[in-house]
Amino acid sequence: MPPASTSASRPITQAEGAPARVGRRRQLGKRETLFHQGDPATHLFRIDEGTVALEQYLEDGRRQLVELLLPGDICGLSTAGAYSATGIALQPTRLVAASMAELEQHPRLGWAIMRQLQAQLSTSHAHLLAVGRMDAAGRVSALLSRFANLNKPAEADEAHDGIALHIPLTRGEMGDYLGLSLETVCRVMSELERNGVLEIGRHHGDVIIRDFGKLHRLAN
Amino acid sequence: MPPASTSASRPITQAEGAPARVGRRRQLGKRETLFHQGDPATHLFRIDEGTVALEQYLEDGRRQLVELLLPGDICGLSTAGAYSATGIALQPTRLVAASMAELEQHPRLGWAIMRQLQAQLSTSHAHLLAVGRMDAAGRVSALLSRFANLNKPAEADEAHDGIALHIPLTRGEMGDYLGLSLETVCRVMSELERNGVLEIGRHHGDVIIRDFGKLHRLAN
DNA sequence: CGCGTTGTTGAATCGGTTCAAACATTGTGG
DNA sequence: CCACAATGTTTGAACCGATTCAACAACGCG
Repeated sequence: MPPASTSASRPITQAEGAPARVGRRRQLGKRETLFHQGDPATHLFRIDEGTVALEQYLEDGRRQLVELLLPGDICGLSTAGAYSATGIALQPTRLVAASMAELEQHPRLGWAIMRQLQAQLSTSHAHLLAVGRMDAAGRVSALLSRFANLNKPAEADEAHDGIALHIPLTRGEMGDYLGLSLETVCRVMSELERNGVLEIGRHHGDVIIRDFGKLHRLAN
Repeated sequence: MPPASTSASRPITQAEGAPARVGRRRQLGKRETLFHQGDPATHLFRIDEGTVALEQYLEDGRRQLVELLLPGDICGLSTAGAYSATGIALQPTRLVAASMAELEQHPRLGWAIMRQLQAQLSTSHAHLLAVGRMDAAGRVSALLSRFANLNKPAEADEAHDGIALHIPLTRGEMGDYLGLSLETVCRVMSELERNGVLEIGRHHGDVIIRDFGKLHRLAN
């Protein structure tokens, strides 16, 4: 009994030629939990707007942000019956939720979702390279670079105004994503500001990238 | 924790009900390259036996083993047109290769491959947790634990004989997988031997796990 | 059997963590 | 709407785990 949503909502994936309208729209507020690690895994989600973090914990409370999901990314599927991480919206987020049973009625969707997962696995590899082999400045720069690429304005504007970002992670969350302490993230951000790479706004999360070239170089 | 993937089947994936025989079998020798980072991505591969490492490099030559592929695991698909990492067989390896065009003729396969990718993404998450938040002993233990789980004998035998492993990675490769220097891997292995957790055989790669409980505890 | 590769161990150094003490921003209830 | 509490940020100083550099030992392939 899936109530066909007749709105302009995009299906769980934009499979060309088969405009299947699958899934139910949902909205999450800031820091709202989508699912908890260990909960029975029932749905697959696709982010339409916003950011979701997947977190895992060690017994002693240490945390790792295991994936940062941006619009277009999917999550929720689990091989075992339970979610292997906790999903939390880092900012107000729109997404689509669909059950596997529902999805499997659209056979061509499998390939599209597979390709998306492949892309996310690639992103995960790049992130592992950063965490495993780059120093603190490199890791922070890699994260900022990723957000900067989302908001990149025309080249002309970039030169004058820089790239204005809103990073929806606290320093602690950045650290837990990058395998660093929050203090180290702070120090690196301050250092980048001193070097003219960026400017830290007064409001939490606001950053202006002043020298994207240098940032990008640090991230490699 | 994703399930130990153990499939000895012929087709690229064990799609139930559709015994499609897709793909061409291949054999690789020790340290043979399957594909290079940057090569045009034409095929998807599934490991049947052996081990393949996916490697990425930084300009200055630093290396990260970004994924360790065991039997049942797949690789090779790329969102962009090129492989994003280099695939190298760490030991003699059997696998199946199939082109995407070939695969897409079997619609139900999409879902099976998607599920497998999801399992590998979960493994990747667990590994990121290790590299991001565990100390050297924890990371090495996590890696050994993973191999130990593949070769686990009956409980009775384990108690007497321990678990005999062959780790197909050099110390340097272990380090590049775990984000450690090869010297640190050495020191941790020696320390684990001194503590009675394992025994290092005289032949390269041979290890006997003597106290799996302690090893497992270190890996958490 | 011999030489290149891989593994082991020590000592000095360094990047990042931890602990601690302010300060700023945000969110809430009166 | 203001005041205050809670949360997030910044910086300093001491410490520590891992890296680096170096020397040597053990494998293992031809």
